[in-house]
Amino acid sequence: MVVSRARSVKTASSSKAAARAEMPKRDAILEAATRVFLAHGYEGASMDLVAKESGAARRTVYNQFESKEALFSAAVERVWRDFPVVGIAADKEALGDPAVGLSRLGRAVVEFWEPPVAVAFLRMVISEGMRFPDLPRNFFEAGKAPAMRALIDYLQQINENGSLDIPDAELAARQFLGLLNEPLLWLRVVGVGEPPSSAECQRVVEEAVMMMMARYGSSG
Amino acid sequence: MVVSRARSVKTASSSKAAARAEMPKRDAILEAATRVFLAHGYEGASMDLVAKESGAARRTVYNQFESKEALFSAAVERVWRDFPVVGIAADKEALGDPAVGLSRLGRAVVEFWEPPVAVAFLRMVISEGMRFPDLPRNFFEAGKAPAMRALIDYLQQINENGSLDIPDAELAARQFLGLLNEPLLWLRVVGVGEPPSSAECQRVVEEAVMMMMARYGSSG
DNA sequence: ACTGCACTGCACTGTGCAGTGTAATTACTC
DNA sequence: GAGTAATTACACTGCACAGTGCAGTGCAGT
Repeated sequence: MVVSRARSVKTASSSKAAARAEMPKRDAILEAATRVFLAHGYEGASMDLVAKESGAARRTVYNQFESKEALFSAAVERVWRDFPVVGIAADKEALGDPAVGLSRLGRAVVEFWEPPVAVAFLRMVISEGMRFPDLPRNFFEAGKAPAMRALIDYLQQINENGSLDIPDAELAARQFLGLLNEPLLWLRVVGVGEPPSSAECQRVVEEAVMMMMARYGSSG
Repeated sequence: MVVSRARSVKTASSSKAAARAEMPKRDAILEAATRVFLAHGYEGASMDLVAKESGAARRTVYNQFESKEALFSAAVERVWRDFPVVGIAADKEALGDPAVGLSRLGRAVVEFWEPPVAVAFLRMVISEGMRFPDLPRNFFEAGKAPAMRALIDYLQQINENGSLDIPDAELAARQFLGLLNEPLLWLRVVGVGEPPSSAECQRVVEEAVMMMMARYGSSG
């Protein structure tokens, strides 16, 4: 997992290089590698193709990254870094009306998975999970757990202020995610059906919220 | 997709061979191939390993299956053939009490995905979906669609006899599946967390049914 | 004994790919 | 313009693996 940063040695020691920590070749290689790995998987991707796609010589790829595995790790790390964080502040309005808060959280989750690159990345996490156990672990710790945490926290607050009656916030959170992900995410991951329209997304979120309200609403 | 069946020629023309359509080597190869492909994926699996695992000579593998791709197709076909079909007859009791019918359907779905080989197979459908578009298509047509159809049919019957008020049976079916699959299936597919206990499964099914009853129950 | 057939073991071809060594070329800095 | 470091093109090694050809073996049925 140690990544060689050939140029950083120079940029660190050079006088004016501090201003330009660009490393354009390195970035181009990483960008191309991300594309190629997401499209073909680890085995299916060849260093030759990465070089061609990045416009760099094959040797340069190896000068920047000591192995295919290191390149893969670096590319994955970059994707993680660029991933948005699902985090929603629960303001007064959201705490007052669970339907508002849940809609907001639901839309955030849906928007998180909306970009095709997110789905492709999840597919790669599943595909390469055996070869790189870090992938599922990081996916869980950096991707899933925070979103779950935010959702559970919100549901507990809602429960404590009496807006809803939620005995098991963790279960409720998973249920809510299930209502959203089954139609909007997993079908795309498996690769059947067309990507959902925004109207469809909205509908699914609304219906999921209605489901939560019906099940946990104390007004029933 | 044409599979060579070297021995079937003989068994068809031979006199007493009709009694023994065993083809033990072929079956052993298919069994081993299934195991190897599920464990390593298409690229990661080598014909050498399949031969070794099956106890057959490498040449025999090629005598039975004309290529790696043909072997893969045959192995996948065999898995499809052995898959149980999620189909539940809606009897009087189930039609009279939606909670009973939904519990039954839910348990059937959960049991369908319970065996690790089912999860491994779904993982392979996702992994190799690009290389073999038949996989997701067949998964959808032979695996998902029938289950959805059975669920939708049941929900429509329940709706028509007034037990529940379900305006959109397809949406409701996907919601129900989402409530079940998110905690019980997808976590295992991604490869995080331990397989759920049977108590957990039961709990998830019960809670999913409660959710459906709360949302679509006309008694509310 | 003879024949047909599946099976085996082995050597072999061809290919694609990871990774390396090197000399020439380019780009940047002073 | 000189010096330095990155970059490039190219040749090369080593390896794993798909697929083939072939000589030989064991085992029916005749």
